[in-house]
Amino acid sequence: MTESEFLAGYDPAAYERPALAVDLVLTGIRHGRPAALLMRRTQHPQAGLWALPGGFVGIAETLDDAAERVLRDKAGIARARLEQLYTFGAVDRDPRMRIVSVAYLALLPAAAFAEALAGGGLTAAALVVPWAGEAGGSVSAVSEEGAPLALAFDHADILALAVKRLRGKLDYTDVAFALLPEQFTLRQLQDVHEAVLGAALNTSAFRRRMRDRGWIAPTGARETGTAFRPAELFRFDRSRQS
Amino acid sequence: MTESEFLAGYDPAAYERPALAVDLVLTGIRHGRPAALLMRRTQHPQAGLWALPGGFVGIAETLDDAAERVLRDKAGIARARLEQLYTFGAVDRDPRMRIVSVAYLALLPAAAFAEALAGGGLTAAALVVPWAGEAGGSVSAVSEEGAPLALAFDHADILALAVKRLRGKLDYTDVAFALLPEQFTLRQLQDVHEAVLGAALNTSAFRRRMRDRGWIAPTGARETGTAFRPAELFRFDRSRQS
DNA sequence: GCAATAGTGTCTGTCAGACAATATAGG
DNA sequence: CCTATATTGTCTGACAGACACTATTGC
Repeated sequence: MTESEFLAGYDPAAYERPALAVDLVLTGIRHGRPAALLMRRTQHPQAGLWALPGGFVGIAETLDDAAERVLRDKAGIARARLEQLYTFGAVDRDPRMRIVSVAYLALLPAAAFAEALAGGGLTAAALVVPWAGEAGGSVSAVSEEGAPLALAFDHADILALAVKRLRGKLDYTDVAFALLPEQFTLRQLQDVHEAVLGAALNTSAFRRRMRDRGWIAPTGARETGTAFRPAELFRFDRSRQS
Repeated sequence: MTESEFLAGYDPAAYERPALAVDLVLTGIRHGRPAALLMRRTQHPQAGLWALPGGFVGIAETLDDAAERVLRDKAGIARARLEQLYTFGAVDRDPRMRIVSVAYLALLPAAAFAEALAGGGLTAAALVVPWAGEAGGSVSAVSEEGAPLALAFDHADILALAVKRLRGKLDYTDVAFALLPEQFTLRQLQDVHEAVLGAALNTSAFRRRMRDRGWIAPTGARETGTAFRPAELFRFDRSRQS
């Protein structure tokens, strides 16, 4: 039997399969805190609760493509840095049926975050992270007016992991730059780091570290419209990233 | 319509679904190098090539449970530290049909690795990692006799990611201890680190760092049967892990 | 005592935190 | 000049690499 003969006789429907979905944690920094965009569920199950934008994976669609499609169709965002986070496979995580979900982290600069929010359909949720000494622990979502948002399914776990991953990768990858506009000041970069870490950083040490690392290049331009000394504008220098 | 009425009318079979599998990277240290256990494929597709042990995820089985089942049934290992690695979802990664695979990293102490190998059915593959300056890059598998082993599907990518993850987590998590027996000497611990990193480490600095971290506790016992000064035996102190 | 490896002490360079000092915009 | 923030300089402590030195076992 050749390989193609074997394949012709193969029955792909022999066993019952879990459904496969992607869920997106659309992350940005709002008011000095990490935030995510959530949808209010209007349909059963768990109508009224808040959920991550998600969708099923098509039979001829890669996971990354499915995540991009959800980004486009449900959040109206054309492009963003997407990164696979973890795959959640508890048997009863969705009451409809067995759904295994591949969670993605999407990193949005403030402008893209605000634009998606203005498009309607999505609500900004500040992520409240109890400082459980680095461990990550649980995360709760709070509306911009301060009201707690009850999360659907296991989406609280997904958010908790997203924050943990963001923290872990902040210092040795370029994630912070994906949360900033093309040009930014060192103060803005430090603000992003501080928001994600939930802690203040030493300014001179931070500046020194960032400049020595060689990932940022001065643009020569400066901020405008400040009532004080304007800061120098930098851009992320992708060419020197490891 | 109540939630239970909604669920009763829900059709779970509306769309065609990808199949879902788990693949295990059974990792250990052999002859001072990172190694993995592979199976030779006897059936189409890709008969004759070398593959990671894997299996489909049951409809009422969590991903972790599926990984444990494969560990037990295909490798004959009762327990090991298992950790989800990444989910691979290229559309054409398997010629039989659309299969999305959740890759797991299993960490085996030398004795468990050797025992699984002695059980037959599995072959030890040394993982040859071109030192592409930290980036990870591609990994090739070589038999213990030095013959290259051609890998099936996208399993070379999975192995490459496994090595990269192992390197990344080596210094700030307890992965190294999962590759060692219950009691070990500091030299053995350093050997594991050096094998994974593929580089020599400074002995006194390594010892100092490991002891200062507080993750290891002296057992009071010492090695026996050496022709030279016997080293002190330590054990991993889980209670002081962050 | 010899060989071989375990284990320690100490010098040095690198780097982060602390904090004082200087620079520069608008008013 | 004043205020507010940007930006730099410098002291100091923590820590890793280098390497010489001491300890302990079997033979």
